[in-house]
Amino acid sequence: MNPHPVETEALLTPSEVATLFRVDPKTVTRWAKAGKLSSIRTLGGHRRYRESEVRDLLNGVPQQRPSDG
Amino acid sequence: MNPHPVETEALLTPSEVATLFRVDPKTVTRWAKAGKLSSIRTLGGHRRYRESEVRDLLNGVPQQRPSDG
DNA sequence: GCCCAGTAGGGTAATTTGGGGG
DNA sequence: GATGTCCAAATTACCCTACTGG
Repeated sequence: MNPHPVETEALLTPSEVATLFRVDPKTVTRWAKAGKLSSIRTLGGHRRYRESEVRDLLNGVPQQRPSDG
Repeated sequence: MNPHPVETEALLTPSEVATLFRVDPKTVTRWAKAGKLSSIRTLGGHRRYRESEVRDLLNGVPQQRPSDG
């Protein structure tokens, strides 16, 4: 069909991430502001999170910190 | 090179843009109406979006507004 | 012209944001 | 220090019907 399929990276909403971690959505927001979790912003300012990153976090995969290499 | 280069810009449908941002297609329509995202109209009134612009937006690239130069 | 998934447009719930206090 | 809750405002999601795209 489409000769140039759009690269799509799965994203999660704040409430979805919160449900996975069993915390309040506000807590997820704090993680994002603290740089513990990278986030993508909608044009309206709402945050979206990378599913792959969340999965890694849930699985205890150590994250790459800027000055911890 | 090409003597008559045709300005061909890759376009995305509302649902494709919505998938990339993990939002509802109607939300993308609101962004277009709010001027946050430039849109091209089909002759029937449906909107199409520039893939390059959407990519930049996803990457957090600040956009150049017409009267902001 | 028919089909039908996608889109437009309008209206109303639900979610998210940001700040502040516990 | 980290988290949960309350508040108001903003943004987004879901409902519908009619029309477009291929």
